Amino acid sequence: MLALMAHNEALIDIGAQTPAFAGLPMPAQTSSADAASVCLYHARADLFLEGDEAAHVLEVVEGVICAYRLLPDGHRHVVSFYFPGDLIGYCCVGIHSFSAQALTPVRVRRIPRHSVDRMVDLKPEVARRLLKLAANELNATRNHLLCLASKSAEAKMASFLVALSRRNAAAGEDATRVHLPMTRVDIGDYLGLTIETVSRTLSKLKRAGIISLPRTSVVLIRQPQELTAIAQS
Amino acid sequence: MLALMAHNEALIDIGAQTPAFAGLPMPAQTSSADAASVCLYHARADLFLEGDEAAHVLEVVEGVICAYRLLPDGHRHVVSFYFPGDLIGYCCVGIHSFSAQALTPVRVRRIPRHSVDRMVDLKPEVARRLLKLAANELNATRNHLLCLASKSAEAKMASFLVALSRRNAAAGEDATRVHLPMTRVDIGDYLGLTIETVSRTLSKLKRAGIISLPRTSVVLIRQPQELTAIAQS
DNA sequence: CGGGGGGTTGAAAACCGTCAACCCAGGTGG
DNA sequence: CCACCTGGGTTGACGGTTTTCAACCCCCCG
Repeated sequence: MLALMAHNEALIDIGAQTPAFAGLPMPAQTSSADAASVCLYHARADLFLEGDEAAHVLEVVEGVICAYRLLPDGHRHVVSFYFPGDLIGYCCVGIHSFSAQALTPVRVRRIPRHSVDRMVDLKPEVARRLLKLAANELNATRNHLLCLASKSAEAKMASFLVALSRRNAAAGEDATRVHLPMTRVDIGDYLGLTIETVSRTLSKLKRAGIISLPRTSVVLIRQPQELTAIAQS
Repeated sequence: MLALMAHNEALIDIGAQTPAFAGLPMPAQTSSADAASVCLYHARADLFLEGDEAAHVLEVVEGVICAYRLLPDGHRHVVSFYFPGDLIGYCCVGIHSFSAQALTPVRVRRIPRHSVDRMVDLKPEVARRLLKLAANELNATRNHLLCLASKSAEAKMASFLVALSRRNAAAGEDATRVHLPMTRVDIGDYLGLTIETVSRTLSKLKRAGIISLPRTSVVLIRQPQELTAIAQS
């Protein structure tokens, strides 16, 4: 997912991160506190809540995670979805700025924050890589913003499906078969729409022959070009 | 603008950055290419365009800057406004991901990017500070996103005014008197509204006695508590 | 068999965008 | 000095899109 690609398209990026620590030397693990441990969570379990101390950076090994915030008026906003290979919480100041919930059974690697901090101190290349990751996430968030700011419900939904499709392609999977591990509520809270509008829009795309819905959690993209055209407002 | 403050309020942050390099040792300036120079721009001048090589990091010394992106369909989206003390372009990969335009006469300090990179390599504390800045900007962007995702036009407008008011307060200025250096178009493109809606919403707040508009570019906040209440949707 | 969560569909209303007219201030030129 | 022009801003009427409220479906599970 090159910067050039995302550049003038105004499309969402989902799970566009490059592996963060792959190929980088880990610090000598002298104390047991430095060891990264793998944890399991079942579907709908909370990994952490907004306001919790961010003592660990999480790397998604398997499953899908939903990051969200609750607003004072009771509304919920989904910040992003994290897929295998994505890094969570590496750029935050002390405490988590959102809650995280497993959408499927999930395995995550928990890397102690102080261990990351030490790597930043010792290895400038780690610092640069994290800065680049932050820049990428900032860009992805801006694209998301852009998408919500001035697109119709249909364009938002199409953007979302295209983003998932591209993530599939980048992961070497089938780009035409998109799995939706999240509910309509999650999608709505991510796109700033109600569940009714999400449902209606999917039905509309289906009636138009652009997608088909063999199950509620599976989307088959029948006309990719049409879909990307709609996504661009 | 503490993280705790912005935490559960769902309000926009504008110009919330802490001074980036203040108090930090600059690298020995051996070559003239390392020297940071101060540049002047007149109102409505472009500082750089989306896609330009990001050879410099800019620090706003005086004036207000508008960062925006143009979409393929002709729409314009304002990413953010930068005020004195803010840093521009420190987290981007090679090229600028948005255009920047002066809204008022502007003075900026241009810091060569390689100079920043070198500081990152030499001083881990600079790296950490930049990471923290990136985290702050990411947070601000997420708050902006949140604001656009699920708020009414009135709530968006109120949020915007509250953000500017708070920036004033943080800068030691009058929190009840907000100056709008940007046009209605700029505000609309920032909030995802049309100029008509921006204008109508301001008029509505004025009729309700919550603000007054001595000039088109000046807003007096008469009922701050009402305004923040509206801002929270 | 009954219950419940998630999803779909319909009708009415609210909100915002579009189109259009108009106002106002500042700058220019006759 | 005034007339004109232009860019930015305001206001009104109308229409489209999305939300809201409601009923209903479907499938899984107890």
